[in-house]
Amino acid sequence: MLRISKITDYGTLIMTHMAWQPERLYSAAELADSLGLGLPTVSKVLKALGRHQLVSSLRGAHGGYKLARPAREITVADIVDALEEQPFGLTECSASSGVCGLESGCRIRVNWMHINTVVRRALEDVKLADMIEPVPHVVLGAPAALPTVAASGHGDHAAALAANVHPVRGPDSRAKHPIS
Amino acid sequence: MLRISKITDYGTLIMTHMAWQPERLYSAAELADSLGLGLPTVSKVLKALGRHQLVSSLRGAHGGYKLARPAREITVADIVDALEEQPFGLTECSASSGVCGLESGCRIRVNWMHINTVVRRALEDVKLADMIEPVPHVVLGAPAALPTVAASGHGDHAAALAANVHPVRGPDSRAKHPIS
DNA sequence: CAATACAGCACCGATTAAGTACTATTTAAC
DNA sequence: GTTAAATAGTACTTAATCGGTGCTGTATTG
Repeated sequence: MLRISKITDYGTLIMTHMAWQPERLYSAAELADSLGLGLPTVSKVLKALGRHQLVSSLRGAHGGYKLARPAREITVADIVDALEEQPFGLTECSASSGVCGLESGCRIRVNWMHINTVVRRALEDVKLADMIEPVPHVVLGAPAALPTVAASGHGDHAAALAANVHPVRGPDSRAKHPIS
Repeated sequence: MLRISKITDYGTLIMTHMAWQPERLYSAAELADSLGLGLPTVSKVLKALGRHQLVSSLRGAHGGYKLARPAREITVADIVDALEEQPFGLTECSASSGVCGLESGCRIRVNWMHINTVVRRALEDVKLADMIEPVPHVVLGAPAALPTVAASGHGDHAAALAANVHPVRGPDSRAKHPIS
């Protein structure tokens, strides 16, 4: 369903937060606190980001994390790559049987790869710096409103803020971020 | 992980198959047989497609399904919409706490919506007809090769074909079609 | 040497998707 | 008119994956 995982969402959140003061050292605990996320979760994300050289870490007392590169040179695609273990690969036509060999020579795959490429490009076009200073609409393909794209979510943020200070771990904690 | 669900994958398969002879009536059993999928699964997909007016159905003996519209007028986005119950909506910044109100006014969301829009466009640009007659590269944004996009899958199709005639329901039947 | 903070690993719980089964309804053929 | 074929709908079961947590180890500072 083309959804984005929570972890990746957290990743963009954390990275964006750090991009405000790129030279500062943020400890995992501090980030967890400012963002209202669980410390273990934040740790996990930061570790993954560190393994992919998106953040650099300093161990020991007064250690912490900071961006490894300027925010201009980090793309959303980088974050996705770091946080999703499954490699960026397109759908096989279908796992099951031999349509490919039978009739179409699997042009379906070719088309899925094109779609995939476009998605990838979209992810690469948005830099972390754009997350702070909003992107001019021109950067991305579609400028104005698209028909069936829902305004989506965010209506309950105020409520969430009022209700609890720490991670919402209730029955409502499922991912509500589908892309499709 | 921005992956596409199996059901949607099946949907494109089935629709593409039917697009070869748009006027013919295909029974669910026949489609299941030719595509090597389980009959219940194919049924499920076709019913969903029917509910969204992508295929029209004829009940009773000698009934079956056919495309409800010309292949030119059916997009991949249509299929995705029909087969994914979760509405096309973008990620909230993060489900947990109040970053939005705190510092960024949630520009992150704006950017995710842009990305979402681009993805949506990519899906709308590919018509079912393109799946048979391959799309000219120009139609989609990125013409040539993109760096980190893996060639992905399809290597085991021959093996799958040789090994079994019916749905691969083994331990290997998990989705291998991540987009990311 | 003690306290702080990252690194890596392994585990557990819960949500969700995938597939299946059963029953009802409709239409064609005999 | 009855039977057979085929779709329509619903509910259920199972399995895989994600999200989250805890523990142990290592490095650095004071």
